[in-house]
Amino acid sequence: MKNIIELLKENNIAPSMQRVKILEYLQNHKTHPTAYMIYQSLADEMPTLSKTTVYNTLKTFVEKGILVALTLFENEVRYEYNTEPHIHFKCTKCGKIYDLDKSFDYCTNDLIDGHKVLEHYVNLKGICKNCLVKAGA
Amino acid sequence: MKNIIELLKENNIAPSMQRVKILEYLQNHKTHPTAYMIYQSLADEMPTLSKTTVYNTLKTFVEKGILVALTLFENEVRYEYNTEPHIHFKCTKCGKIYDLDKSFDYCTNDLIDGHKVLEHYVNLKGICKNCLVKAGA
DNA sequence: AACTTGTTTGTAACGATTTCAAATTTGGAG
DNA sequence: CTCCAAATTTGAAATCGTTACAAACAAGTT
Ligand SMILES: [Mn+2]
Ligand SMILES: [Mn+2]
Ligand SMILES: [Zn+2]
Ligand SMILES: [Zn+2]
Repeated sequence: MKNIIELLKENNIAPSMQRVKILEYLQNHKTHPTAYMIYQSLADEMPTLSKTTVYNTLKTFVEKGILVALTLFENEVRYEYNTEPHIHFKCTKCGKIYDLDKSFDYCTNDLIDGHKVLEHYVNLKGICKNCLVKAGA
Repeated sequence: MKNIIELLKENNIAPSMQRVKILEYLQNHKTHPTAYMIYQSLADEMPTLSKTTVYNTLKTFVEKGILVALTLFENEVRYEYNTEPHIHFKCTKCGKIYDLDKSFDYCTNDLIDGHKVLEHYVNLKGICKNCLVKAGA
């Protein structure tokens, strides 16, 4: 768990209270939250927090590469702390989004049909192991 | 190119003018258009066409499995005629979306980490071959 | 013709996001 | 420390894609 204030300074972002809290939230909640989810979670301890600040801050973090923005399945952007490339699996029962290892081999091939592939987004859907157990019972 | 009126009747959808035109458009334009793009393209020859009709019609077609709805990279739903499963590549220069063959082998594996995988969405991003040529010149 | 049903339409509402300008906070220079 | 310019935050309004809704329309049945 990297020191948040240091991380912000390294990226030439002033470590304001709201920026620290937002990044801290992403570090502690690996749930791919939307901007609004983050806003709601922080609203209690920061009653004057503005939704705009959350959006602005997330945008800044993504521009600096601290976070990544994902368009997974629905029409809303989700954010996560920028880690190793990985793929996503969404359970259609419980809605939970899981991180999976990126271990498929066409991925190493960066030229397909003559197009230069720079980014891969692999999104899977199905029933997660927890829901499988419940259904089997 | 399947007869559109027959196709609609097979699916118990009355082949109204607007439904035929919308499906015809999707059959002739393999560009993964949004609802609004379809609306705009048809607005000339059907001046009274309503955006709502386009949305309703697309929804019906997706429900019947005639079309598939895709959330590719941005926050807008794109539609395409339902064909073989394939993956998508978006050029970040020209914005064009290409269809690519689905030929990666983890795809055959329907159980990952204990989760049952039912649907795969693979979206690639990069520079398409046309734009590569232009840039190289 | 009067009813029934399905279809289309336009407007209003919606949720996620952006724009904008005003208010606040901050970090230096003096 | 005080003052000020720059950065940051805020809330309201605007925008964008989409959906809800109810009225208007079309077509078929009695
Ligand atoms: Mn993830
Ligand atoms: Mn396609
Ligand atoms: Zn589940
Ligand atoms: Zn291109």
